[in-house]
Amino acid sequence: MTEDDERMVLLRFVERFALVLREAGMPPMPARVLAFALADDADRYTAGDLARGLDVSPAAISGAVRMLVSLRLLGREREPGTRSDLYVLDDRDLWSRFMATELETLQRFEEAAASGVEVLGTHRPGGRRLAETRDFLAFLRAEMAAAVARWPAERDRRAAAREG
Amino acid sequence: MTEDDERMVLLRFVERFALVLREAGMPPMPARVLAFALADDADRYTAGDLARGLDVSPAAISGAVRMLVSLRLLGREREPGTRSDLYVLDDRDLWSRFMATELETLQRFEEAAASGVEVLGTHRPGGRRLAETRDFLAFLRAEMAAAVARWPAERDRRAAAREG
DNA sequence: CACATTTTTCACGAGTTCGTGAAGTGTGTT
DNA sequence: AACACACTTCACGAACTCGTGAAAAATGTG
Repeated sequence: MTEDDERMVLLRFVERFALVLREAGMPPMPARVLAFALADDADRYTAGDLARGLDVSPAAISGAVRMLVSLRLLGREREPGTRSDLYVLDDRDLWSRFMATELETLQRFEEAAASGVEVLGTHRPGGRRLAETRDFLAFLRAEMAAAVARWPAERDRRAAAREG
Repeated sequence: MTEDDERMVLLRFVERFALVLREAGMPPMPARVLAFALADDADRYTAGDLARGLDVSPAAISGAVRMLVSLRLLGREREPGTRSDLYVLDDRDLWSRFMATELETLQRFEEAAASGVEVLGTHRPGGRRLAETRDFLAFLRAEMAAAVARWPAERDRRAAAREG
């Protein structure tokens, strides 16, 4: 397989994975950058690396990395004596952090339901439905947070099992 | 509080809740319809009820309920001898069903990661990252499915605790 | 069968989002 | 100081989404 073929395979995967991220609410370019940083072999990229790797304009990268850094999905570093930031995908707890933002969404749901219960009261069917919604969301959020917290240990346990 | 004030309170809540649904990826009108059906006191609505209740055109309702029915968040019923479908929010397991669609999204993530592992192989850093992504997603999906399945019993347990 | 009522389909206009190219900014090099 | 390089900001055009009004379809009623 030639160099170009491999690149094509990678970029096809990037688009496929980015599509799922987009369906989950992430804008296209941040989704591509994240997928690329995840699947390509380097562990540090300059903005230029990303632009060339994805074959898009540097301007598009600029906005995308800003969002990803603000979501803590990418880290920004600077090697002394160089003039470019380096973007690092800290893969160790990447998905735990990704889920942290999902959990915030869930919390906003919960708060919205709770505020509805307040203004509508629980003595009416609508209010009662909202109260149950709120309770379910609170339950689910606690369960998900617990599961996410459990993962690192679970992963290590599995790795150990494979070794032994 | 007058009739109109109450309506205003309801509609304000609908917009607030719908906003969170939209941020989670649902289009505006389905989000509004779902929020309205949840918070208003009726448990069955014709398309016309929804249009008047939300003060939007019937055309907008048409598309919205089709999506909600296809997501199984609304049921469609027909009273014999009437000429309108009735839309029913089956509140008993509404959020479990909602989460079922979220779990499908998670599964698509997982499949995308798995396909990446296949084409890139695990002998390279990118492929290894994808493999771990896939494992995490599989773990999380299993945990979430278990939590959702646990909820009905948990809810009943809580209700019983409040009684006794 | 003509009619009334309700819902659906369709085309449009308003508004938004996206990525680009071009210009601007900042920083280190000569 | 002038320059080279890398990134960021900005304005634009293309594409898409949303909800409406009007017309059409479906479905009972007189």
